[in-house]
Amino acid sequence: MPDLIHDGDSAAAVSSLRSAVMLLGRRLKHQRVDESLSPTEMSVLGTLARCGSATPGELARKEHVQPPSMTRIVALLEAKGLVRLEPHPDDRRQKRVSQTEQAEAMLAESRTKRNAWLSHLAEGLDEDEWEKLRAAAPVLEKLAHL
Amino acid sequence: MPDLIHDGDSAAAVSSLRSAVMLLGRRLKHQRVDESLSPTEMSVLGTLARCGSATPGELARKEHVQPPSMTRIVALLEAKGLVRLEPHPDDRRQKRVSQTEQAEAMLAESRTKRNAWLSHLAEGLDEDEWEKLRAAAPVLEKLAHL
DNA sequence: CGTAACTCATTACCCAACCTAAATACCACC
DNA sequence: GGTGGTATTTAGGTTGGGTAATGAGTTACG
Repeated sequence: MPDLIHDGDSAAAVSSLRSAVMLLGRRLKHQRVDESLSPTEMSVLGTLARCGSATPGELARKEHVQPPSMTRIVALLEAKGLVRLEPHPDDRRQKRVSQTEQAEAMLAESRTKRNAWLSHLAEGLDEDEWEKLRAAAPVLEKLAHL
Repeated sequence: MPDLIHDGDSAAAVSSLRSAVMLLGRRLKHQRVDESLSPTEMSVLGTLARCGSATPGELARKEHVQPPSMTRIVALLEAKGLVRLEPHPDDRRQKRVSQTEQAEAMLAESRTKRNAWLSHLAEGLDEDEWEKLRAAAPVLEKLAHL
């Protein structure tokens, strides 16, 4: 762990990251790609799309949410027909959560909407700034999952 | 607005940014630098430290929060002795909000705590990744303020 | 075996941090 | 001097999480 990391620049960057993330998070809550679907619900669908299927507990750990919250989220997604719940083959305590074809379609649609939002944001940033964001995105994701 | 911006990489980056920001935001809510001070309150103090003083309305606009929310936040900060409220010299509808010496001290203390948090996170990222974060931090901040 | 300890999911309840709508006080302009 | 617009506040509601306690199922151990 080099001391380079603890210089003033990094301290300022962390401070800046902190406030920017909180602020952006607040705004993203409102500018949703899909109305009637909270950011966490969206995120769960994304995770399921990547992982195929998972148990509620696994999802809770991946989204850094407590199990009861994930229970509620999964129930909402099921009510919207975006997710299917099946008994776990080996362990009758657990359940298998997997996405439906409808969720697949919704994700595709959300991708186009996201492009529209992207175009809107593009007005405010130049190509160099976008490049920095693209480079940082995977790092932020890694950071978010610790 | 070049078409470069609308390629698949950027769409993926936006998607990745979205979930990472929401996730990080959720976690930052819990890992606060100072207990008993919400992220937004912290952010308001930071803004005041930069700007000197402002009216509640100005603060609401800068933090992208509705005026009633800022009223409450300012009231809480005042109750904690971190902020001072004075009548506006020119307009008796408005108020001037400025930070107290106590807030100054608290911000200094929070900076050291932030460094501790930073050291903890540093374990998970290499220098190259930090460099990307440092580069992206100001862009994220710009993005957050639209 | 059988029972004790643990784990997964859930239920019930709570709380923080926002929001909108409406009220109040004030300014500014014709 | 009334009228429309703006700054803040009050009142009340919603949302997206959290904690504590319960029930059902599994595992380990005497």
